[in-house]
Amino acid sequence: MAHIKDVAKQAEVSVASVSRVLAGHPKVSETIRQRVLTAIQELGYRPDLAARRLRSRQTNTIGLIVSDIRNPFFTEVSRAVEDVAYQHHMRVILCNADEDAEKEALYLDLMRDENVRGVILSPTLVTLAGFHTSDYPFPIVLVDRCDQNTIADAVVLDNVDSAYRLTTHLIENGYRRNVFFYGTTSATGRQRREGYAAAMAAHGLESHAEPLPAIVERARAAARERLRRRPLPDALVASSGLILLGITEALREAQIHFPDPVTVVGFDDLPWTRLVEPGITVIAQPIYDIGRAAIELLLQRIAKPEQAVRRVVLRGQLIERGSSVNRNNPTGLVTAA
Amino acid sequence: MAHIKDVAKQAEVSVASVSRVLAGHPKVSETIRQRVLTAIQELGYRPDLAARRLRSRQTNTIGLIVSDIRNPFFTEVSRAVEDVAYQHHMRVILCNADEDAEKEALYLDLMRDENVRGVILSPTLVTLAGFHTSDYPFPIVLVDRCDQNTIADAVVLDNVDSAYRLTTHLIENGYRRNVFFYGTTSATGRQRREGYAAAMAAHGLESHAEPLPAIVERARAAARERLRRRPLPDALVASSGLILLGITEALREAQIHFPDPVTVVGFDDLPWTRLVEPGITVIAQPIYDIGRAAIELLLQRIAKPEQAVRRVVLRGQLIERGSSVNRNNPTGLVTAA
DNA sequence: CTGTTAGCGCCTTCAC
DNA sequence: GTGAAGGCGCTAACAG
Repeated sequence: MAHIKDVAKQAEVSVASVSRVLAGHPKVSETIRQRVLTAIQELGYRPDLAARRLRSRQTNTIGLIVSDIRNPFFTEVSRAVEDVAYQHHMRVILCNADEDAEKEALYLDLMRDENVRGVILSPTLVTLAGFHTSDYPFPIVLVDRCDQNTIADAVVLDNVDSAYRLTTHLIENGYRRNVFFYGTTSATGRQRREGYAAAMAAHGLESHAEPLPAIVERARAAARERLRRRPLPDALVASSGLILLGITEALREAQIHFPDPVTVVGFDDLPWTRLVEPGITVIAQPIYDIGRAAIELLLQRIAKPEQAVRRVVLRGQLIERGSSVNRNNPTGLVTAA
Repeated sequence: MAHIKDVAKQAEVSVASVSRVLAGHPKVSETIRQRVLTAIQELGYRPDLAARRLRSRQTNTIGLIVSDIRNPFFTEVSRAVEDVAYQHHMRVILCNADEDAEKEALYLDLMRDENVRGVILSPTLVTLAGFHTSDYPFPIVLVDRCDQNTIADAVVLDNVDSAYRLTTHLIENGYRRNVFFYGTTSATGRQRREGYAAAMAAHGLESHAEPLPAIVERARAAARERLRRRPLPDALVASSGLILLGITEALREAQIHFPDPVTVVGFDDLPWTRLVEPGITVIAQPIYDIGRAAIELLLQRIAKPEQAVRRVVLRGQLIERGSSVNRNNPTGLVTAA
């Protein structure tokens, strides 16, 4: 392995000149430039990142802390973050915190040890409470989860409004007894519940919101339980893709072929939601864009640490499928997506 | 930020002693040990990883290069790899190579620059051809994809056998005109095609294997095209979860409610395969175990560079669902999973 | 514009 | 058992 000294010797220049060429420094003569470049070629020299990082006190690394990469939402976010990061010659360290505030803190510490340039974080409610950017030696961008009071760069969906639109759509199509299943660990679940409750109230209907740990098994169990009770609801509403999956599994178990007597709608336009007959009505999130916006925001923040705090809100899109077919007019066809 | 010097001063010992305590060196007196530990506490000292890496010429980082993290198979592999890696205080750098051999080479170079301890790689056929571990300055474990001739640590499914069992199951249940859709970029697709072809031949049936780029859109298009031609096949067989999704979408488009007149089976027990009525028969891969085996193999190799090359082969499990119901005996019920 | 030099923070001989 | 000192490979002053 060749070192910078070897290159300097080979090119018959000083190590400083080599370093300057490497850094793309403007004030180097074309002669030296070429000599150095040739020497680098000949020796197959590659700078030692460890040395560079030690000396410059900077890494080209950012951290991404999500609850679970297996959640399709975060999978897609991660892909977007990595795409943009690598384009900017940044590495990404990915961490799964499992909705556990302690693990989040642990990984945040790890990020500090790694001396990352910044972090993208999808925090639990616990971490979000009393969250202050200034507690960390690096900038943080929140993704997917952020409440009104938190002062931090963030990229989120218009959760309240999307849930309001989804619920209103249900009600207008004749589904009135709607139960909302949402995750307790995130601000997102709460906000969506709020939108749901507002829509129900606006139509003089009573809210039934069931909080649960946002994993498939618990959602399935909760839905199963609810389906045993009478009277049956008209619709089950899921605040996330994972919960939607659990509910749909419970319906299948119970041999209920939605939309009758009970239907299901929810968040996240996952591939299978259009496959399950007659298709599930969902709020589609622009997930890749959410991830991209987050990493771009972080890169901007790194470049300009003093710029004003920004919150990017992206709009969810209602995609109507068979699961919310008009009950008042059963023959009214809905465009299948 | 406190440095090792500060700790030494505070504890009134030399930096060497601090370093020894940090390294858990056995020959340090309990007195000094305690003094150092206290000082570390008081100062909130954390060792500088960049300096440590420069000095020791070692990182605690491994690379994971897959085609696309959004492929649920690799999502799960990644989760397993990260879980085990973090337990061993290793970081993971994740790269998406998009089935592109050039990107694979690029990322492999990047891994070299990062001076990783090892790499887990899911190579394209191009990279696999002429692949030699000795070309890289770090150990590599192949995951999911490896051919018979390649001499390298690897963790794979029993692809040929699994495909053979899946196809035989189809045939025995009365599906004879079976078309196999498989990805062209990986060794895995080929091996599964082989198993399929062997099973067809064993029953005196003609093979129809359609190679395609292993992405949903292309699989959907290929299936759509095949469904336009006559005579219709009895079954479409997918060599991967992504292809299975594409085929299922095409069937839905064509308003074909499998298993009649055309059915679908394939690889990967994704959550939705049991949701789509009447359930899709699949080969379930123990994906998490595959990922775990890969990282464990890599860690062993790092610990013992000279140990014999290992290939771990995991068995796929046939899960019978409605999509392969017995045609000869239509009332014969299949256990729904 | 170019070269010399002093560290970045840590680990690890080497003496004692 | 402990301390002093050199150097990992590189960058950034500072001179020239």
